Amino acid sequence: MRHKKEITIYDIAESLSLSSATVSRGLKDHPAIRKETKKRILEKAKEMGYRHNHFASNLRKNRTNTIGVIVPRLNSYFMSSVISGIEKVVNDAGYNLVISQSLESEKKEIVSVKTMFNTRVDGLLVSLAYDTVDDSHFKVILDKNIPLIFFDRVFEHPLCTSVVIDNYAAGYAMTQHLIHQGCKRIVHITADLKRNVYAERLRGYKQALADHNISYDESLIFVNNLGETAVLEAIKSILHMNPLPDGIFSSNDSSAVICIRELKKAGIPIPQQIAVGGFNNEPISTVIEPNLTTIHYPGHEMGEVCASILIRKLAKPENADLHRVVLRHQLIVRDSSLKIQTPAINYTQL
Amino acid sequence: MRHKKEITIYDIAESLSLSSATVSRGLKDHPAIRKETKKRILEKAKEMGYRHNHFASNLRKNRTNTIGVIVPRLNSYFMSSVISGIEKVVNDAGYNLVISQSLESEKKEIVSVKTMFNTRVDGLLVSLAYDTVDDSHFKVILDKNIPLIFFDRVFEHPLCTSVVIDNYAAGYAMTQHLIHQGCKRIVHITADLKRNVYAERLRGYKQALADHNISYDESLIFVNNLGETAVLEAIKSILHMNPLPDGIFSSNDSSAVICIRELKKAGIPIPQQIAVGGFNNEPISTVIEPNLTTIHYPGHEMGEVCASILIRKLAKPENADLHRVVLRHQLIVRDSSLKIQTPAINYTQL
DNA sequence: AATAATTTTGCAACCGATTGCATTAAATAT
DNA sequence: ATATTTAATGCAATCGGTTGCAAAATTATT
Repeated sequence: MRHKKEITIYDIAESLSLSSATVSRGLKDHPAIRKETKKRILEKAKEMGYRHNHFASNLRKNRTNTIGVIVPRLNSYFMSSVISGIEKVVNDAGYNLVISQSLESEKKEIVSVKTMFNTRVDGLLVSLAYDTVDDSHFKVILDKNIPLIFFDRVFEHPLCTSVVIDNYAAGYAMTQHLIHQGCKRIVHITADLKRNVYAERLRGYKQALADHNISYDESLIFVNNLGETAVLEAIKSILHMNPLPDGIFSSNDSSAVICIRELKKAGIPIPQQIAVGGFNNEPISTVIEPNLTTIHYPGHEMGEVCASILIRKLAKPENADLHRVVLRHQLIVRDSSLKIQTPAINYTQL
Repeated sequence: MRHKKEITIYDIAESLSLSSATVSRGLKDHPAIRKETKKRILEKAKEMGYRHNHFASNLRKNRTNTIGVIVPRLNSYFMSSVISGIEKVVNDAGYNLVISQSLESEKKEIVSVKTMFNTRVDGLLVSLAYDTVDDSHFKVILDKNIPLIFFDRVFEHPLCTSVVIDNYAAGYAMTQHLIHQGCKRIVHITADLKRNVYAERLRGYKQALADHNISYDESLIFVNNLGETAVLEAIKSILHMNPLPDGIFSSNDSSAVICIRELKKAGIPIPQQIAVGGFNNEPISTVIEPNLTTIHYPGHEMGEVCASILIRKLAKPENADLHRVVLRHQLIVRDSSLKIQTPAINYTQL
């Protein structure tokens, strides 16, 4: 036998000579139950080892108390932080969390959405895969009026809230910073421009160049998946450039770190010859030498905000429906880009 | 209205003039249903937009098809890998995953277990928090005969399978390696010895010393939470030692990396004066300079193995009940510990 | 004391899929 | 053609909590 017999409200009802309805109400503090009766019910429930059956309850209420999250990958510091933020809020509100990875593939994302749909999640939080082309697979979700919130990598959809940072401004800030450091030929390594985060950063990059009278050179833009292999290839091309670029703005920290490593390997001093900037402020950025200039990305907050908005909406569907929430980012200047001012004590320089 | 009307097997049954029982069976490929009928059911289901109601099904079957995972934290590469491995297996087997973080606190772990219990997970995978003292909070799980598998940080419990690496051997290997490099005063930084992983590594460390006629010096052992603050403190003490140690074996990579950073900051050449070894083979270990010698930890596999064992057990409770599975680890020697042989091309040396 | 108002509690019909057993239809044997 | 197997399908109870409405119990009002 797998399980011992479960205690149900009927058992409690019987042993107190009450009806199951009363027990059901007593258990969840319904106002129509006498205080004294409630207490008896609660005590008996504990005594008998009763535990609530979500399935019966969900079946009846037609709600699952479950929130779905679909992310490209779990294995980045950023994503872990987001999840951790979501988990906190969601747990406190008594919801369960179901997490699924799209592994950067639209195909798997479609399957995940379908699974979440069949799981009947009450709400869905999504950060898009690289190659997701359209939003048709979310139609089933929206058709059923299930709240859908995008974060970080978002679709602009009239019915969905999106939680982002201002990637345009961040891209601008990083580029401007590099320009201020004297860079004139800035390589930008980034990922699929279908994704807002990359497209926006590129737009910021372009605008910063324009504002400083530097002409945009498409051959300085590398679009790939930011994985190790791809970045190594990009670096190979870069090393063949003549003249070499004097700055690199890479769209995440791990790729920027690979750049630094490879450039150093090739004997190029960082930042003196090439200044490097990353994105996300992952822990790795303070390990690489020189420490990496980057954009701080508030992952934990992003998770908390997403989850809070969703839960507010679930609690009261008529709650103000935010269309777009923009969190604050921050340029963090470290040695990898400091061509001009050298910090007083700088042990990281070679 | 939150949801449009859901299609049920009754709707399908009615529109095909069949009984709900037949539809139910047809939908899941029951052998007693004629092929032709099955096809009609499947087609009609698709046409009407039917989706399976897990809650009704779970309620009836008294199973949740959900597996719970409780881990100390999500935000390490190792844990992400484990989760990713679990997710893969579990999804393929048609189970859902519910993840919860204990945040290294027994208190929160107890709550998580209770939640999982009430969620009625079919099985539970757990890696223990630092400060968990006893296993009494798992009693409810075991009493209900719910399979419980520990991984990485485990309890030895007669009713539970544990999936681990041989931490004793790994600790021994690392220590021996350092000794072979000429180290005689090896600091060991580790975490709560209530946890097998740390206790075992320490045991390996001690044995390696003994086998090489080096006496064990308790003042070289630092036990803390391996967080940044704690490691900085440890390093401060270490720098005051006289004589300095000539090796450090730290129980994870991120703490080892902090050590290297701080020691370099203090002007101590790594590995020449102090050789350093870490644990886990996180990506960060190839970013720090010099690259970190470490123990490879098969996170993804560990996740897959845990999940497979659990699912096998759920499928057939009488399936051989493994008590303990030990995965292969591997010492990965990199520059941070190489006092003797210097690799031919070594761009990472200062 | 009788009636009205209010507070508590119970009745019973859900929610939707599952499954043991009975029944009917089809296939095979006599 | 009739009896016997076998294959398909249906009946109806069940899982456990929820909730609108009715009924009973209690308290307040006249």
